[in-house]
Amino acid sequence: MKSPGTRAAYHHGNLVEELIAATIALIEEKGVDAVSVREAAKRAGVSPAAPFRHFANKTALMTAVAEQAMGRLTLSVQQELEATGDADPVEGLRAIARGYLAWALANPTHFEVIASRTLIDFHGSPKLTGETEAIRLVMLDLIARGQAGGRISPALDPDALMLSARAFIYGLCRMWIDGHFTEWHVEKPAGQAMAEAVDLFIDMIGGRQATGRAGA
Amino acid sequence: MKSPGTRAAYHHGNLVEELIAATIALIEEKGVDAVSVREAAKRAGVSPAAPFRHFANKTALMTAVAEQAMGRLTLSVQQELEATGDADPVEGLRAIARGYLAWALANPTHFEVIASRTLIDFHGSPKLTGETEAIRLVMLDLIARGQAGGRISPALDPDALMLSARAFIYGLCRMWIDGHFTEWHVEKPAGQAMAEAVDLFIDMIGGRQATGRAGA
DNA sequence: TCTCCCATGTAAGCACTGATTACATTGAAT
DNA sequence: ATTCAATGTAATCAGTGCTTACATGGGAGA
Repeated sequence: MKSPGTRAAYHHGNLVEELIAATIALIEEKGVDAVSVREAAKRAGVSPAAPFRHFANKTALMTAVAEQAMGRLTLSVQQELEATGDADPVEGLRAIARGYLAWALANPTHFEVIASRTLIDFHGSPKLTGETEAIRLVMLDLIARGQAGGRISPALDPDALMLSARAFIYGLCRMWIDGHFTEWHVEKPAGQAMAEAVDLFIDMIGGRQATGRAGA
Repeated sequence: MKSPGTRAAYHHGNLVEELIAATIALIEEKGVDAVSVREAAKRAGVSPAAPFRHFANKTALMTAVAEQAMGRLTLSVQQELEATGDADPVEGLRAIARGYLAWALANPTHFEVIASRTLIDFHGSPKLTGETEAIRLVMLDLIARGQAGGRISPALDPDALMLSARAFIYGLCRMWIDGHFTEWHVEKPAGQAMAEAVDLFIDMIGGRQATGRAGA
């Protein structure tokens, strides 16, 4: 990257990526709200004003972080989706839900950044809107194939079903990052409870009323 | 309270309530993130340090706002619930979902405050945790009665069903306040789409696969 | 009625934030 | 070698949450 061992150059070289990395580290350590561009700049060994050469404002920096995180989220979903094959559309929906939930549970702070509409400029990022839309289209296709194959009742309106599924999984993830499970009073751990809820929801879509596959 | 008509006394009288009112007005005008205790103090005609005599910190002030809002939310839910009677437990669940959603749509910023876990100290407020738990118990009771009366399949695990319902409605509301409907590309308005999603979800719980009652 | 106390207000200021402006430094194209 | 645009710094601004020391005055006890 730059001459090693000697002093750092006046021009940093790849400040952009280093700032993103520093911000991510900052998020992991002290939480999303504790992020400041000054601190990120300090960690990158640069003046407080330097970041503003590369990011118009704090929101732009956080949006860059969100874009990187979104890449990993969609990857998680795709991997889960490919692992199940495309034999049964309902199982495809289940795979998406699981991949999405699993990533959110494993990366709560990053999910918080992606889901936020105050920290980032979601609609100003083609990557964020594009990948969100892509998942939406995959789900819509699965629903259509499920109804064509008799696996999902054709009486269910695809758009309403789509919205229900999105709201359900998004709500589950947000309940988690919003701390709705901190005093979880049920016996089983929150993660398992969520997994069971996902299976119940998918089973309801598939017409079944609770099969035995709720655990893992 | 104090001599009317003349100048305000050195001691304000009811600063607490006036600060809460000022904060609410501030939220309505400029949004949740634009709230500052200095501005609230200025609107109450008081020094920037005065609020800290009554609220330990900004979080405490916002929590007080949240408690007031929560009172109105539960009221909305209860009214919707009483309006339907308790003949059909599934319709009771539908009423709760509608009351909850309607209030959130009508008071997005207040809902944002309640749902937040960074602006307020949710778990430190008996009122907030208590009223949330109360709604949870009402729903649990409705589910139990629904299963006892054959209205809801007994094969569905009550806890998983409960969590699914909560996640679903919470997700719907959060999608709204998080701005996931700003570029709503479907023909029908977002409010109607959400109402239809609610009906679809409740109908799935009730065993039916989409009746004709989706429109209001 | 007088006194004193303490709840409630103010003034001043600390440490921090996001952001801007003017200036300094540099690597690369001409 | 010169020039110049990109990229860094220094200094500074207005605003934030919050704290400390001091001012005020309403109400209880004498």
